[in-house]
Amino acid sequence: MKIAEVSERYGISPDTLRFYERIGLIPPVNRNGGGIRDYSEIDIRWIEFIKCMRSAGLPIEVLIEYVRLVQQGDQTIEARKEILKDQREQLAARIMEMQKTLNLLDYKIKVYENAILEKEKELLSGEA
Amino acid sequence: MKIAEVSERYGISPDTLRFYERIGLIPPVNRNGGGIRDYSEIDIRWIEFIKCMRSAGLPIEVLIEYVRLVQQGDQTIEARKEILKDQREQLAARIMEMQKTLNLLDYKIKVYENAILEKEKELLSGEA
DNA sequence: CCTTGACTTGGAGTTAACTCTAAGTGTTAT
DNA sequence: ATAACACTTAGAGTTAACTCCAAGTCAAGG
Repeated sequence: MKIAEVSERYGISPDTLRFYERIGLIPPVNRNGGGIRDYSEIDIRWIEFIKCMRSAGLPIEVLIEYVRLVQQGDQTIEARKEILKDQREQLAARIMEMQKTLNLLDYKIKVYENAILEKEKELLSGEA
Repeated sequence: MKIAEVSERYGISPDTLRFYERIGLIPPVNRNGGGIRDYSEIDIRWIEFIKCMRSAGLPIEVLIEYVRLVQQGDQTIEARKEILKDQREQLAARIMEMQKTLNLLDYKIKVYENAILEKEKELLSGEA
């Protein structure tokens, strides 16, 4: 699969895909004769994984380290697990933060809705 | 309350507090004789609100607009409510994204734990 | 053969949100 | 009263994560 198709399918610009590869956020992609990237199934799965992790805000630095470890083979399994566990905890904390903010937003929206209703009532009684 | 105390209490650097005020993310803070900021109860509540919103990733631009509207008084209530509703929806979507990533992380961690157990079993049978 | 258009690289530019610096003023403790 | 320190401003610098650009290669259609 060529870069344009991958870009289209996952909503990641070709520039960003090349950037990800350049910095080691995804492993090197094979090229055809003319040096043009030909993404394999495995490459695609890497992109899906990275897209998911990035969408949740995991830092690129950490993911680069993870990818590096995967490429080193089985003796890095323990280290990889630790990275994921660490990131999992941080992510869970962020989600809780955001849930708190969501609740506050919901509360404030309700307050505004009541305020608007009040104003409409006043308007009506003023008209009477 | 002086800037150092506010900074300490909310874990926001004095630089950032001044920056927030400069760009209109919090309303102007009163000064004492020598031009030094003296944060009121209301200022403090703004800071708590902004801290909460920022911790969930709401963009500064949007919050500046919200603060601007609040300062214009009651005729902006409808517009303010719309901003909050809009941000609420975006936040809910981000939380769902992140929850999906959290699930994937949990799954992957479990896979790693099994892989490690397998390796230990092999080691044991190799020793026997 | 020549143009069009997708691709390549290395490197510069952009954006959001701080974070720091310089130069100066005001306050406080000895 | 003078040294040390907190504060002021305007503006420059930093960081993460892209995003764009220039210059060049290559395959395919007219």
